[in-house]
Amino acid sequence: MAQPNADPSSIDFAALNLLRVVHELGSFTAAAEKLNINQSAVSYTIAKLRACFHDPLFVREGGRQVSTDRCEEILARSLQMLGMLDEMLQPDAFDPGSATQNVTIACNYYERVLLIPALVSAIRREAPGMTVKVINALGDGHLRLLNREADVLVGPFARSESGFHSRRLYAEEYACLMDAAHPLADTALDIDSYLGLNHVLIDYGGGWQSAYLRELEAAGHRIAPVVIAPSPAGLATLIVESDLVATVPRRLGEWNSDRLKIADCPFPGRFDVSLVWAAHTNASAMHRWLRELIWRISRP
Amino acid sequence: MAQPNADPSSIDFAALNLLRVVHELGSFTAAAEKLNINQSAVSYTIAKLRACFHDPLFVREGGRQVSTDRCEEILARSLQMLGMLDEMLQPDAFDPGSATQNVTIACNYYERVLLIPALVSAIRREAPGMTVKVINALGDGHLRLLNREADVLVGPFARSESGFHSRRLYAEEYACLMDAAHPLADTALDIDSYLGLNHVLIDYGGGWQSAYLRELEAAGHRIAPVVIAPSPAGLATLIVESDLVATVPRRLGEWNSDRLKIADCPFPGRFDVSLVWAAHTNASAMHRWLRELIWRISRP
DNA sequence: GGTATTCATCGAATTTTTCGATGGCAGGTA
DNA sequence: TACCTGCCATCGAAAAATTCGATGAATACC
Repeated sequence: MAQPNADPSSIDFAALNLLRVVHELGSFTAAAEKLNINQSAVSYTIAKLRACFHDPLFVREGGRQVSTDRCEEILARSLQMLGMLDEMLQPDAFDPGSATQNVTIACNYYERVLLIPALVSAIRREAPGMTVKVINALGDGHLRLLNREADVLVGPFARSESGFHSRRLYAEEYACLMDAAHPLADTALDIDSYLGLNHVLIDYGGGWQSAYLRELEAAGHRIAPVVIAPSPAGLATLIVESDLVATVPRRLGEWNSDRLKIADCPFPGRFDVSLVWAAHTNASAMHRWLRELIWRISRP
Repeated sequence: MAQPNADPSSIDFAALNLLRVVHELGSFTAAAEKLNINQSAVSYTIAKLRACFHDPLFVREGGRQVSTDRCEEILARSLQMLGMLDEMLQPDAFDPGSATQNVTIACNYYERVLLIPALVSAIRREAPGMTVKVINALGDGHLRLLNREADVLVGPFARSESGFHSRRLYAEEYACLMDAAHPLADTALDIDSYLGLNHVLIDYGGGWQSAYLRELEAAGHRIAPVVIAPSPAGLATLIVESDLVATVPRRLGEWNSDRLKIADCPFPGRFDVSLVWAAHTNASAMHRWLRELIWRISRP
């Protein structure tokens, strides 16, 4: 049977609770019954605590086990600790209605225009106390996640490394945006006529290359842009009443389509828009809620 | 090998410390080395914590184990708890110089006169911040100890019931106190001359009977007191220049012996003056100090 | 004085934890 | 690409800790 382990770090919460019950009942036997264990198990654990704290903790005085002063001190802290354990065990609850946290979303122009407005509105409706921050994902959105600068990343980012999870929101492709009066506005664009257009090229910089360009270059072609812009902002104004053509994600084109026309692109550069998050936020209730919300608002 | 125990109360402080070390080092293997245990033991304990908290706690992100938000919360409380454990383990230290506690001593007239002055002076010298309270022990000093009304009991109380400890301070006996001019002041008192004296009887009440009286009555005698007093206070004034004789503990007589004479009593009713304390104070540093102090000042 | 409780202790049984070895996975390197 | 290498999960066996039921000693209660 051997002596109980006198190493204090081997004390567990069951032992602290046992101390509490023995103190409450003033009896080892009664405590054993209450805890549904054998009386000798109570003796064993008390012996262990006695060895750890170098104090008898309980002494018999007229039929009752009475606690020493030291025991009272230890018990006071034990009660605190048992309370803290209960708090720790509390499942990670998240109540949108009362939450006041901040969420940070990393994304780029496309998502800011097409997803963020609906997302912000949904967050404000479901969680009025929360604040939203949007930061540029650029090409290194994954780093933002790792550095905890962002809670989620939305965009055309395939899940690559480990340490991340992702969920595909929807498929997207590139299409050609041009003035409704453009000569080729109502024809089907073949490769040659496409390549010969007066292109507006969106170059986000930072080494990012749009999928349709990769597809086009992989097929051995090249386009000579007439205008290069750093983002699609103001693109509609640029194209309207001109002979310029921009190749942009289809939904972005549709968003601009008041006086413009959208045509299929021979190099559609299909890609997935995904929601990406760091593994360390995977189990968090708030993050699960946020991801579900993003999924919902991204449904067509 | 079986699954780890998912009962939260089986979590011990070693597990919380392991959590701390893993968090600090970002690696199970490194934590195992630091803690001088096998890596699989670390995995085992982390698996247990994961099961208890229903959270992965650590996820691999780019070669490093990164903590989840939940893990951070749990860790924060764990650190607090580890701190509290350290406090609890602190041996029950007592520093007289800085102590500000109160000590309560239960005793009766005899000890208040013969021991308390020296004790109070010793306490004031060694522990200037402490306060002393003296309460009457009467006949039920043991109850005062059990009720925590007194820290120690000093007096002619044999250790009787369990739940108490005691230490014999010294032996005492009764002697006869009379005026130095009393006719029998210089003769040896035999039983008959003793019984025929004009006795002053101290009757403390409460059923307490002095040892010499028990001895005398056990021998089939009886005395007819001339004066009955409830305590020896003022006894000297009463006896001086009178033919009265009081039978009192010898040291009490000596304390009064300015103009009085002490004679051996044929019924010395020897008894021990003891220090008695409740078992629940046995291990307390303050109480040990107090008891040692009382022992010292009671040396002749 | 006898009887019933209560806690400590014993040996055996059980459970938990640790160990050493192995396998899968991801990262870094040739 | 393909191979190492380091890291964690898992396995079976071994060790350690805990629990059990029984018994003994001390004490409270008749």
